[in-house]
Amino acid sequence: MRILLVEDEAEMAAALSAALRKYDMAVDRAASISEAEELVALAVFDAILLDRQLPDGDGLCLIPRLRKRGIHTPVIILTAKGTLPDRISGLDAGADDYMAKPFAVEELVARLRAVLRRPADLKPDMVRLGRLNLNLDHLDADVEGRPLRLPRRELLVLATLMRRMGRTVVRATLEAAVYALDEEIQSNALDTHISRLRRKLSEAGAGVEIHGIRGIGYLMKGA
Amino acid sequence: MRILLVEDEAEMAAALSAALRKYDMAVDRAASISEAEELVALAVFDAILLDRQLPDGDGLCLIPRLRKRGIHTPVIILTAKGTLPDRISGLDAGADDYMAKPFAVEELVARLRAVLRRPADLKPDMVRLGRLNLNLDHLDADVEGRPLRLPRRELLVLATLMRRMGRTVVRATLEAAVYALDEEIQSNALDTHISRLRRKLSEAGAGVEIHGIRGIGYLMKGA
DNA sequence: GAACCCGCAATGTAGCCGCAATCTTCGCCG
DNA sequence: CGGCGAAGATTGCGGCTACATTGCGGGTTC
Repeated sequence: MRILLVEDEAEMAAALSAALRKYDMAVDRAASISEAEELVALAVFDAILLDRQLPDGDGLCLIPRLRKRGIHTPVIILTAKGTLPDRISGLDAGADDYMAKPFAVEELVARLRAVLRRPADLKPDMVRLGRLNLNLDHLDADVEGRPLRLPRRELLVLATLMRRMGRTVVRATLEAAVYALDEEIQSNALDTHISRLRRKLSEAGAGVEIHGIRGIGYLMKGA
Repeated sequence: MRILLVEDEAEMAAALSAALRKYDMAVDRAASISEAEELVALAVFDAILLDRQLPDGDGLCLIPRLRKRGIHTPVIILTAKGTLPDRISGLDAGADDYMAKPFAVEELVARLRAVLRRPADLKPDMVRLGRLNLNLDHLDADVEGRPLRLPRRELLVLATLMRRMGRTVVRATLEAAVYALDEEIQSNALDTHISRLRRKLSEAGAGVEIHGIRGIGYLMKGA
């Protein structure tokens, strides 16, 4: 889950960033509207958290500009004002949800999940392939009921592959799922994760295969 | 168990808050209807205690407004008037229960539990793992009948782990289960609780294990 | 006032994970 | 069909970080 946090206050941004990372989200930060526009051009985000008070104007202005560029990433407004007219103007501008500061992070996470679930409301939290079960929400995996212990990054890679099982996942998508922009990756770290995943899945008798597709990415399917 | 108390009288609110906390409930307070609406937007509560006499109107007005927003949190009305027409109007408005002041806190707690049990009446109150029994309702534990005395926070951690036994519980979920909105945590307090829990469970011969899963959270299972 | 929670900090430790070196596989082109 | 280059697979190593544990002290409760 990759999140863009648009917030000018450094302290607030840092705290929120850290909290969201605990929920295994990759968070990138923009301190202004213009910076946000640049970042949106650089990467695909799953959701945008948008403060209204920004140095170069009301955060709401960002929304129509994104929509004009054909970017329909869901937006959740964050603001100190929680009055009713404020809420309405936010939602009118095209935001998907609204949160007044101060708020509980878990509530924000719940709304994020709700917003992300919206387009395909039917998608289940549990997915199964071969003898492998994975709970995308709580991030735990088991093989026929026997829990499978996996480190964090491998689990994130696995979840991304499972979400699109049977279809190829481009390499960049996998990297994006695991790493935020500011975390640099200058080696074959992803290949390493894939390799270790393959070994563990095989040892656990999961009955799944991860195929490498040269020059493109990976594909996961039952054995 | 997270409770929202809507009550404008400070003294009453403080007393009730303190009393409920003794029953291991995390209580947040709102002094008016509008404040309550904000708080409900901020966090997910398990139940709402609602006074009728509030500075910005009759507390009953809050209920339909919540329901319209798709929030079905159970509501218990608290009021000085206990006449029959009053009760009827309260329940008509969508409240789940009704208490006339003055009341015994024990009775309020009992009604809270009843209301909370309602939606999923089948879920078991007792869970067992290894030689450890835990009553999720009254939050007390025993090992083969011999009562196991545990401090409050450790019990909350234990209960959260037991609810999802055999599956991983993410760290942030545990923190949310133990701490209310206004309580902050800026150290490894959770780790401390886990550590002390492990020791006590082991000394009591509970026959259970709490596995730490690096970067994710914890998992509890039989030894 | 004694007991006990409970948050904090210091310390030790395990294991994740990034890196790089090496080996293998695949595609391309003559 | 054979060789070459590039991408991928695998594995050991080491730094770093999250977690485990424990003592201490302030605060609260009985």
